[in-house]
Amino acid sequence: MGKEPALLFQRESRLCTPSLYRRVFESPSKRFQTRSFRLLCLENELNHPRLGVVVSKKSSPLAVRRNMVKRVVRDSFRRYSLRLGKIDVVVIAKEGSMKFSKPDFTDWKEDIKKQLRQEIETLWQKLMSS
RNA sequence: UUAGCUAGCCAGACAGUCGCUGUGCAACAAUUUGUUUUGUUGCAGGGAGGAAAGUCCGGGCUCCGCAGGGCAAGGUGCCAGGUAACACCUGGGCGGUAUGCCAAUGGCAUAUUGACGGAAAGUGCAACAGAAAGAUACCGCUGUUCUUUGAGCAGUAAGGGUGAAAUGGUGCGGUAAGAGCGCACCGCGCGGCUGGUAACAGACGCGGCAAGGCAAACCCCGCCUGGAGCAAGACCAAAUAGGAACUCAUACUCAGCGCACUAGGCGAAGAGUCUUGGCUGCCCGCCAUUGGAGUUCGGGUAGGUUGCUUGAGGUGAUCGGUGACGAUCAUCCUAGAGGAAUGACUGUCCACGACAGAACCCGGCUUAUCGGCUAGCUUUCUUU
Repeated sequence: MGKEPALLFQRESRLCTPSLYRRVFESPSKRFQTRSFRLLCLENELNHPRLGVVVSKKSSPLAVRRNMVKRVVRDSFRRYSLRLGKIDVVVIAKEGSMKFSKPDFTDWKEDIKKQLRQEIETLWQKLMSS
């Protein structure tokens, strides 16, 4: 199992400046969406993918929840980064992404995380198959 | 051992794998004349909170403004202390509430609570009820007039009734009936005295007592306050456009002049054209014009660096103080990101894990919060 190449997520794998985000927003080559996320992407001239995450205060007012969404997306991207190719990706959390009804059972937070992770993985699958 | 209150502490634990971000060390590579600097890899070690939150107060820090004073605006309001400062904290005073005790119309103790200056400067407000809410007679009581039941007039705030609130309270005297009308005690106001740093308290003397409440209604009085905030501010600075200085080169057309002459050559000056700028945005007109290339300089955008964590700092001891807190000594360094790190997965265990994520830094307040631990006090039951 431990023979995989290192799945890193360093500074060069992120969209760090507003201009890079604007580039993707203004002319995305592909769009996908699920219940909680919207995904825009555009080919870049590097030999690795780059990720940007947008989680607005509208999508969830608490900073803790926003951090949680970002971490899920980022970690999933890290696992898929070698398979994605030369592309800039922006993932936007939609407004209802955290509005799950609070269930009775105790580990409902874990459940939300699992659901978000499944959604983001289906997005990667769509992106690779297209 | 049961329940509660107050104060303080913790914020699932352990192991493994992968990942992110600072720090230290080492190696390698690039870079620099060089000290270095940058990158990669490895190892070690650090990496959210008690509220990080709300942004409600108070400061530090930064830039801008500022002779001094006043007005306005905002804040604040018993006294003293603590503090860098505060609306916070500590201690005290006074008032309210609750409980308990006692020698009981009261006093004392404990707990709790109060934006707690001014209502005889002015304005305003008070639903419903009630006669009347700021000036008043509904019932009643008393006197008197009229022809009697009754009505009018006058006096009266003791009684009834209404209300959150009705013009000091109780008793005795007094009176036509009443009323601080008079007296005693209590309350209130004034005066000096005593105690206290003061708020205030005490006893004494004087005054019959001023027409009630609300100032978190306006307001008056005292005191305080310059503005904006780390997206503050400082530094480096690509490309593009524009600015300034300097250097080199010196557009086109025209006719004439001088030199030279086989010449379409050379030189100086003039007129015009186009370019650019200014005169009002445009046109005309007028004025200026060296119009191409290069170098340097300054401002400055993207971007980068910094501010950025050693501080009114923590811990311990001793001393001072009723206490908040202070002084001295010793010791420790404990996140520093920035499209924003502190996470993911697996396993084991248990009480099955709440509220919630640093963003320049501190001191408070307020709000959210599953549980657990440790003291002190009160309390239930059991045992001796």
